[in-house]
Amino acid sequence: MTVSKTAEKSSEKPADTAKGRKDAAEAQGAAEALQLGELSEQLGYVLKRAQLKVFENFLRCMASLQLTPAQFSVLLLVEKNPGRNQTEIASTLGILRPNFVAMLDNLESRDLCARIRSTNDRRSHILVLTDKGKAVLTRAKKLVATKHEARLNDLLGQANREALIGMLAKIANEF
Amino acid sequence: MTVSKTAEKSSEKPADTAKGRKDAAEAQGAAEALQLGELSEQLGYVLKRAQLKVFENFLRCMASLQLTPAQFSVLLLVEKNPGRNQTEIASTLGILRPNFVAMLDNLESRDLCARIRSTNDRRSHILVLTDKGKAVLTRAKKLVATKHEARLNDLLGQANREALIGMLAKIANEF
DNA sequence: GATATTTGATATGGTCCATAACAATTATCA
DNA sequence: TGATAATTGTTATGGACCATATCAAATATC
Repeated sequence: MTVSKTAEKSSEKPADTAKGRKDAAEAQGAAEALQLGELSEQLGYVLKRAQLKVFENFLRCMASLQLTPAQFSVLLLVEKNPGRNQTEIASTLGILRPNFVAMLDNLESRDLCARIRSTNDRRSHILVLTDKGKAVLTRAKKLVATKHEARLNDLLGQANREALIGMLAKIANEF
Repeated sequence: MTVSKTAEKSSEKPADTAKGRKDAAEAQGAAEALQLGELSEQLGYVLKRAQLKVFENFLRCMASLQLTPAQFSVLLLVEKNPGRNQTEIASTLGILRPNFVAMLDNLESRDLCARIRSTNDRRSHILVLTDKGKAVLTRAKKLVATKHEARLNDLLGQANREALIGMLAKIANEF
């Protein structure tokens, strides 16, 4: 599979509707499009490419809020599950605890969420959203809904969009 | 989003069908399942999780051949487009040329493909599969088809599988 | 109360992705 | 033609993300 974020720069060739274009182009060394072949039917390949495109678009939509997909998911989960500690939030997102520390440091330094020492278990840090964090998350949700997810409807239609999400969830859970 | 490869280790709790289980569990500190909430409807989140699962499965299926998704895609593309150079193969896979070097070093050291100095343009390295590379790719294709892609049919059915691939391709190309 | 476990944290290494720079070669074009 | 620009493969390097081992503090277990 192997798909990086660097999109091929659409080589910007002048439109050319003449026939026999291929041979002429080949003769003068112009770029010949490669055959993807079976690659375009490979689940992993097309899945990875789609994922990169979606993340790319997500980052553009959230540029004003400076939220990555990872950070957005943390804020969403903390909002939905107040009073949980770092281990719980991190593990349900598939983030390893050591790697979650720097991520929280970032969010906390931006005053989006806060760590609170639990009184029950003084080892734990309870996570909560700050007022600013709640406000930012609200704005983020709106941006995602109107600029990001809406694009899927434009592209696939409502019914297909739901079917797609359902199939991906099924793969994520049962594959 | 943020989903790592580390699956939550299915904490292996004994089955417990009693009612009022939640409160009891909470009282004694047993793990409470978190609410994913809107996260499970987020395109990027479910896409990333599905992609990780699929890659994970791919690696298991190809364990005997020691081929990563990236390496498999390179072999496929070289087979389908003989006589192309590194830049062409790398760019259509979205791999940056500097990062492609080590990848080719690996495949070449395992005698799966070879670099040949082009006679037309002595800067270029033409890429070809070795006999061993062709044999390995043939076996790899069979493994992917029977062990990997077949799983999708079992999970979604033929029609849904095709619809899924089509939608993902559309996202990859037009999103 | 001795031992084991959990929590947040640090250190560290691996992989992948991205940019700059370089020598060799080829293309451009004045 | 010859000077300059562009291309190809490559190296070096830094960043982001992922994974493991380890630690001190706090708690659980027996």
